[in-house]
Amino acid sequence: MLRVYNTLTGNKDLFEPMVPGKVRMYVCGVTVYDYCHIGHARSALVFDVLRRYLEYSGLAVEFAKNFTDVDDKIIKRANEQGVSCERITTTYIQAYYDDMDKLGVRRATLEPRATAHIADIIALVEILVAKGMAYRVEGDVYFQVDRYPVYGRLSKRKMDDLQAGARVDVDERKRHPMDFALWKGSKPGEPSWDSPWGPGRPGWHIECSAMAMRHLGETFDIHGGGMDLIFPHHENEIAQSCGATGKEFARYWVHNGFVQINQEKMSKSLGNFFTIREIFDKSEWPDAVTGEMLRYFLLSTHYRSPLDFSDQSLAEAKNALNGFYDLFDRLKETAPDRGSADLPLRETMGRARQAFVDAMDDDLNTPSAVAALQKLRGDTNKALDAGLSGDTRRLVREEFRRVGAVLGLLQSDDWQFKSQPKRTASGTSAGEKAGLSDEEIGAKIAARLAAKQSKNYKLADQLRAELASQGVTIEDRPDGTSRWKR
RNA sequence: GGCGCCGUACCCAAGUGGCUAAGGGAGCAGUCUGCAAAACUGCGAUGCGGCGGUUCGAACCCGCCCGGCGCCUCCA
Repeated sequence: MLRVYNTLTGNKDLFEPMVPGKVRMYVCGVTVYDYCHIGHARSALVFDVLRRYLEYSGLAVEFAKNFTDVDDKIIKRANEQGVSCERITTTYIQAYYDDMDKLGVRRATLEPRATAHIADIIALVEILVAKGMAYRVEGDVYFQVDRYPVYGRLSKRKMDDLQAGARVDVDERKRHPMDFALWKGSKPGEPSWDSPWGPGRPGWHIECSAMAMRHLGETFDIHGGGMDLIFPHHENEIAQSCGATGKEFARYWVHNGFVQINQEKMSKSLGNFFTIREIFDKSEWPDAVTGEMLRYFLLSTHYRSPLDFSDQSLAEAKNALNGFYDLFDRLKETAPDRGSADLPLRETMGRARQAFVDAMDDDLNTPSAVAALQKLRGDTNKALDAGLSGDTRRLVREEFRRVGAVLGLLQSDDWQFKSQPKRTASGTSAGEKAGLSDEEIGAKIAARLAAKQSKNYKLADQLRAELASQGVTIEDRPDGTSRWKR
């Protein structure tokens, strides 16, 4: 049984969906005004894996992830570039999909956009106004936090503490410094919709409440996002949603930790961020390989811990993955009908799967889950040395594929070993590697084999060196033939 | 000022009261190999930031200290 850390309770709670067999989850997506960075990748990946694991556990998952497509930053960006807001949001939604596809992040089952839910938003604000929990100031509508007595229960903050930290430029028209905008009257030139309070646009927090309720119901199971959303975003969502319905909003609140650069938070304001596409562009490996490297890297730390990004950590992920794909190559070799390690390995597979499930059940402990796969890799290599039948080889490869699918790893049939490295802009090491075709490599290997058979090791080594200079590595089999990889 | 997090070997990273402190990467040595590569075997923290305390027993609980970080403002 899965236990997840619930920010609301501060505990690892046993996860039990409201409706047996069915999970409804909502994750705060991105504001589409710029390219996504690795932090967005981490968040998307964490919830992608949560979703995959819930499905693996036999649950049907209804997964909503929104696009915030009306917002101050979008308006600002549109004005800077002299284009419409639609132009900006369309561009970056597409960029988001491109990036997420490369990372292997599956699409959510629902991807609502704020601008498509204005009526829901207005209806929700009207309820809050009618209940006396919101008030109008000119064209704006504010949520009145002191009308929601348990405000602060998610972030464990007291109203008094919050006052002390309130910003200098508090809007004097607000009744309480922490009151927040539900509806903003729009200035000329800004996107606007008609409302009972005049032309305007939604505040940031209200859209998530309205869309989550529209698609998942007033109460649903899981609500997720980055740690930084706990306050004020999710706190405000709770206040306005629970305020409006009188019911609990989300039951489990799940938050992922940050990606850091040199122990520091990565963020736009600090300017120390890497975009996802920048990482792919810089990589010397094909996109599929780079994507898996990134996934492995991002999952090798527990989702709530800070994670330091560096070229070295990516390279380590690559090396770790090479080990799996080396094994898969070995498993593809022709094999006898029976092997002495067949039965023991099948038992080992069962234990490995249990270890994997136990790790994932413990608040999505992906590092421990990956360790279980690594353990199985070692055991399988040993079994291979001892003797493994073709059937068992296929079986264990399928096991890696099935369990790896939960993490979105180990699915490839031609790792970088057999695909052409792409040329980098600089045309250096990786560019040179791209030289030889499979046929040319095959010819050189055949020539080397002939040289070996005639004990002309000098020529054989020369041919191997030529291949090596093109980035091709040879592995000789016991029977004298060779396999190769780039 | 308020709330909270982190500090485990060269690097990454699990473990949070009780057998020999997972796993990976890198390194070194060995087996195999014509030599390599891959694989396998072995080595690698008497120790878990420091000092005290609780306990039969602590990396795990408590206190203090040192170091680093986050939120309180848009932010995954």
